[in-house]
Amino acid sequence: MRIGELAKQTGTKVETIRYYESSGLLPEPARTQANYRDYDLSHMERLTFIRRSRALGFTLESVRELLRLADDSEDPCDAVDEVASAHLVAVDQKIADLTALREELSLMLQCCGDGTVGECKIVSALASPRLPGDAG
Amino acid sequence: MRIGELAKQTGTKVETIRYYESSGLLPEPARTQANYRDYDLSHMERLTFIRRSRALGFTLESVRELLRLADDSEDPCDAVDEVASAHLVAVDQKIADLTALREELSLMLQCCGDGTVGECKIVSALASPRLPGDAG
DNA sequence: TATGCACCCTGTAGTAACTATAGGGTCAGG
DNA sequence: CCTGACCCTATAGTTACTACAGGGTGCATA
Repeated sequence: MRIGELAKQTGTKVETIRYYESSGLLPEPARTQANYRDYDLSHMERLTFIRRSRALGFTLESVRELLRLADDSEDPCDAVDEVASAHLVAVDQKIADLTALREELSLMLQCCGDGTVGECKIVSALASPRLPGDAG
Repeated sequence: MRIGELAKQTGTKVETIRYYESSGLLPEPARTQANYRDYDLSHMERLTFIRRSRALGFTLESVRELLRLADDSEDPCDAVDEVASAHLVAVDQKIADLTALREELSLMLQCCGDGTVGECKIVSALASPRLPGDAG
């Protein structure tokens, strides 16, 4: 299978596939006589794993580790569980941060009347280190 | 005020302040005889505005626009409101995306027993393009 | 006077995870 | 023979900083 075909099958850009190869995430495939990359099923499975992990927010560094762990199929899967659990914690933290930020933003927007920039509460809220009335 | 002092006052790194200047967000300050940057109150206010906006998740490009809009204090503040509202929508979207991702991740983790990597449901979930039992 | 130290300067390169471009080669159809 | 779709490598761009390298300034101290 050529790179364009693999790209279509997995919903990945051609350049991204080459990038994964250069980063050591995807093994170098065989080459045709024309020096085209020639992929097989194992490449497709590995790329699917990578894309799925990325879609779930794992960094490439974590994907690299997950792949390494997944390669030893007789090892206990504690380590896999640990990587994924740590990621869940990080995602929860990010959601919490964004939610707090969202509240501040929303409060700020509610204060905007239909006046001029000079009177605008958004502008003055941004100009002060903390939102007026904000604890902490 | 020298750059180190401004950095301390606003909780910004010295390099970041210079970066904002080179990006055109912060006007070039006067220089002392020793060629040190010499800041006044207006710089501190502008930097505070930038940092507050960044903390609320605005991109530097948006900050640039907000600053431009805020500079004409007699204009109506509709445009400011629009930039901030658009950002709120984007933040809401990001929270929704992360929350969906969090659910998938959590489901996946619940399936992990204490077996080997070969049997691990996390590994097989990552290897399939969609989570088994996932709609869509 | 020398020297050490904290501070400042410019300019450049590194980070994450791609994406885009330049400049070229391969191959099937018309 | 030519066009167009595909492939190749190598390099630079993106965001918002951060971290050097290599050097200058200015004050206090030995």
